[in-house]
Amino acid sequence: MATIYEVAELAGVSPATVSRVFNGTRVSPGNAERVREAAKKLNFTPNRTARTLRRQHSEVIALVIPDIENPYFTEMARGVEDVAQEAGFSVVLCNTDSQLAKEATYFQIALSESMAGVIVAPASSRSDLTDVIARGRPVVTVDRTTDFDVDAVVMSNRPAGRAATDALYQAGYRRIACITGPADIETAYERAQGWKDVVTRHEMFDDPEEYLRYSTFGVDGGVKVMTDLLALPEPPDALVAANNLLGVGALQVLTDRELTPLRVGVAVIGGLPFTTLPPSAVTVVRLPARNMGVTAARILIERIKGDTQPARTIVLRNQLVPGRHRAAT
Amino acid sequence: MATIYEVAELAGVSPATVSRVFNGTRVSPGNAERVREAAKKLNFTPNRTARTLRRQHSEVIALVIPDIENPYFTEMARGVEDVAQEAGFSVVLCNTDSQLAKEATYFQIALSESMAGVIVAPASSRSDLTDVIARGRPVVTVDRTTDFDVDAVVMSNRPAGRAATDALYQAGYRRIACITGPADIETAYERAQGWKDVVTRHEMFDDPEEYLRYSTFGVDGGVKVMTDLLALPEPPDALVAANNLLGVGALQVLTDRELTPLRVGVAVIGGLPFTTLPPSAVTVVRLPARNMGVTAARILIERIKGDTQPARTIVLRNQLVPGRHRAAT
DNA sequence: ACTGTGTCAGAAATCGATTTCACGTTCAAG
DNA sequence: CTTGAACGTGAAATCGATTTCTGACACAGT
Repeated sequence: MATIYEVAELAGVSPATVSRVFNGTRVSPGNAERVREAAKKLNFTPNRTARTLRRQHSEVIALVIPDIENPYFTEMARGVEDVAQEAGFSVVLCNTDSQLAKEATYFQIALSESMAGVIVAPASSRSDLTDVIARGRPVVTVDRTTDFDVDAVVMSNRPAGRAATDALYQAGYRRIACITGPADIETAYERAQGWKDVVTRHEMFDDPEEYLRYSTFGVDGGVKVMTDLLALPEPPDALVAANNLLGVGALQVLTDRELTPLRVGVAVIGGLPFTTLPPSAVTVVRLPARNMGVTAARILIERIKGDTQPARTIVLRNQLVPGRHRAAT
Repeated sequence: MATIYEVAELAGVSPATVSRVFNGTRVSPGNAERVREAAKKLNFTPNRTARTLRRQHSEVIALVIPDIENPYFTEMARGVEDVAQEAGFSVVLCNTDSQLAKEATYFQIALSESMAGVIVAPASSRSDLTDVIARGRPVVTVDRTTDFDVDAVVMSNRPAGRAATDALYQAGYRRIACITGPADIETAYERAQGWKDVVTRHEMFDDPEEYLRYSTFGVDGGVKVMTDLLALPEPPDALVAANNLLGVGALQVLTDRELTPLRVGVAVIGGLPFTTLPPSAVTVVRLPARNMGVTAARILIERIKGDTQPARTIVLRNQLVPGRHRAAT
């Protein structure tokens, strides 16, 4: 790849002028034209590494997520990407596997590569943004908040939990269980709280805790916990799954035992990815994942451009898509 | 972030020595110790941008894929990531949306960021690797081959098409249609050829072409084409879907009309992501996506380290998981 | 004691851009 | 005709590491 010096030589100007042509500063039309010609002839593209070193920040945004195989996060990634692309940034996807150590490593990489900013769905409430913030890099968290003073874009988790549970109650179910993720993950906890709000309001159980199960946010978790629930002396007649993968896992078990969608009502928070079920079979509280990415990216880019207003937390509205189930009673 | 100069100052040595400590060259134990101490005290991490500029290559691998929302590719990405991480590389995921222009842009970025190498699932047969190869960057293509002289890791596509079709034939189906992707995508074409091998061997149709449909490799495509097929005067009694998303789309239509899995047999090449169907409902030709990523990453890293043997194309074996369907006859 | 062989470490060049500074022109206002 | 503001340009410093070159020093062999 040609360097700025070779272009300068061919165009008969100084490297500084070449740089100015590519950065919008005023250059006489004649020179500008000659530089552009020379650049084209040499197939010149500015070396981003050198530019980054000098400028102290690149045109790359780090997007750090816990699980690249979860369609919820990839949908969000698409939102981030579209906005970033539009603004001239590229996006680097980093997968943490929900491990704090991996997450920390990616933060270090983002810093030492002088990336322009970071969007992160924190692996846990103990995620450490200290260094990134100290270095003055803009950060936006998505899906979950932290104790740090940064912008955040999150879902309305507790209302989502309530909406899902309410819908099942309206459909006539009276023993509604809940499967959620690890208790130290905000979304898991809040959605479960929403469920609890409704079941206690209706005094559904003597001991609600028995019908609330914490697990991992994965298909395996859904399978295991659904199996447990069905083994209870009084199994539930309906279920709220706190995320998409738990929903898939639970439905796999129910389908396997031919209990769904008729016998056991299911509501999923976040939608069923690539489902082949008819939309009427399951109640879905749709979470606007793409929009979350779009919003986060817009905020981040504003910050990169110098916006210094106080950090905000934006809560996105969810949307109820009720199934057409009806309890057997 | 502290620089190498500050560390040098604090440790009472030259920057060169600090660099040597972090790069394995021999340094007297005393100095090494003092440098390490100073580095820790200043919370020093080497600036990768500067290192990359000097070394002319970074420790980042670009992984360029057509669709980040397709679980087939994210599964592969996990394979790449695990191997890369192990070897000290980080992975940058780039989404091309199957657009040659976006793909070309990402190649340019990879070059101008001096990335160590590129793994790409080419957007089409017209993908242009010229620049990347000219710059001497190692490239491995996955899923699809190209006319360029680079390593490739692909699935056994035509055999997969045959296996899927054969399984349906064995189950008693006699009018087996095929939905595949765009004709200029190798995997789409080859899998369809596999289907054609079998249906012509059994002289299944007067005009096989009528039961072979090209579409996009997405859920939408599957829905549309399946609908068309069912509207034929003589609709098929079974279907081969050439990839996971087409399979999902087709099954959505079939489920909606209550035609599956009993009335119309379905075989999917690549597996149904997050399915809630019982495994017996559908025949699956499992493609080892993760293994493809692992293999590609291993080869790429060997190349980065200097391996210069002639380019190879590695074909991965697939695995048939037959459903327990049986034609009505 | 002298030479030769290593080992260790610092000075300085280097990677390829951006940006500051200073200088020369041009042109309009007074 | 002078003053000065605005503009265009090149030289050189800069970003933060790596690496080459060179010199200092120690030690072993003769």
